[in-house]
Amino acid sequence: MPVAKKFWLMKSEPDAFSFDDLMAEPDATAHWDGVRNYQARNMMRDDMQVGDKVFFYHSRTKPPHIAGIATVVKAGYPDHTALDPKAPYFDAKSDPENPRWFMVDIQGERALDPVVSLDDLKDNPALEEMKVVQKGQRLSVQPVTQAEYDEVLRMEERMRTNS
DNA sequence: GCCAACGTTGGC
DNA sequence: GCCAACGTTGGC
Repeated sequence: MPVAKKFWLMKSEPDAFSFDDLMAEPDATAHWDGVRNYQARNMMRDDMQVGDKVFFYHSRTKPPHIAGIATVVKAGYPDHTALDPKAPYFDAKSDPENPRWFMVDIQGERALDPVVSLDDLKDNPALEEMKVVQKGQRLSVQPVTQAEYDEVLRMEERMRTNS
């Protein structure tokens, strides 16, 4: 029996890698390398599965917002950039025989229209439990519930039809 | 650019 | 194994 689809939010600084970058070529995929946090690592290694849906979130921008939707196309596998001394996220403690860091591959699905800003999320009482609106929540990979996922898409729909 | 919040490191 | 120091994240 297939594992139930799950939902995630992944943060990127658009100056480094934006949703537009992901969508620049049709059907292009990206590997989500460079995550060096154990909680995020564990989710990518253990919990994310092909077919899971991902909110692509732009952080450190004005305003921060969910830019689009992506799909996981490859489940967790070792992040080779941790093993490359010339790579910016090289980690001397990661070992090819026992890799410390993992990544997943995602493919862009569609941009949100309009994007849903962090303020929009905070203004919605239905989303007060959502991780990304919690103060001090820095995890770059976060689980999202199906209810939260559906609610964000309803917000997008409302904002589009009201404009 | 500031700085609060948080995760990691390493001396003890 | 505690915890101060340090580095990073990310909203503001």
